Amino acid sequence: MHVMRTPKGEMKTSLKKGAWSLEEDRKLIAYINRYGIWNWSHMPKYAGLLRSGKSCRLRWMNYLKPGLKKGSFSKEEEQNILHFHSILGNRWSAIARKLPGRSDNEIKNYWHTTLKKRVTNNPVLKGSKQESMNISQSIESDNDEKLDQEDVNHANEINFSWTSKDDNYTPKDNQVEFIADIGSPGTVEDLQYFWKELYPLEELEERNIDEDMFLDHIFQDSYDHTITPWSFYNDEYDITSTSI
DNA sequence: AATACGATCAACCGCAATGCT
DNA sequence: GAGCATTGCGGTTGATCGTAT
Repeated sequence: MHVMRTPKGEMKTSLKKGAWSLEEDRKLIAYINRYGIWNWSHMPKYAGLLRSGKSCRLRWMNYLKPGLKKGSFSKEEEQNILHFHSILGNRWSAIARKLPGRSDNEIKNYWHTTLKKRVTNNPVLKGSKQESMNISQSIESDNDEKLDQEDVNHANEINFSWTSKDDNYTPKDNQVEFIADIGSPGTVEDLQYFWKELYPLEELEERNIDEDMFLDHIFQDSYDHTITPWSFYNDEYDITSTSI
């Protein structure tokens, strides 16, 4: 479990690490769907996740974000990665911006597992890479400016382009629709509604109480501002006591 | 059938950049 | 400008799975 004792015997939560469960994905998607991305560091507790903001961000960016492609890279994508890598080097995020629907992590993995060997074993590709590296310096600053603008466009796209009908959307259990980036933690009333919608009372009662989130409630007093579905049903949560 | 090995990929970690007070 | 919080990035790790022995 993610409950520990300090040397003084006080109860303390530790953040969860490792693979994300379907339940956690569902919470993250539902929360961002409703409130948008307003602050990665603070958002996990409002979303009922025992994760670091970093972990949430990574999960969202690399796996849950609307519009992400999954599955094998096409020939064209491969060519693009090789091409842009020859110009940009290991600047994975910059390369990712050139390949819509692919995350930097995915491209980086694909490079290390597949493409790197191909380039190393192919003198022609190797040579063209060297040549490209030489000219890359001169165009780099220009590229950066363009990429910055693309960042803005990309962000705008994400917020408004996706619906649950997207073929590439992976998690099957999340029948939520991405509306827009609202960008706020929500009011107490909002959050109460959010939780009650996400976990209808009947469903909540049927659930196994052992689940991480719900167990936390047992130690509620030991935690600082831990939020659970229960706290909303019992009107325990006071948002004014939490600093953002 | 058991296990050793390599490939894959999700996730972590540390650090740098940026923003805010 | 200092100090702190937050975000973003790239290198790396480790769990898992398929294949070979």
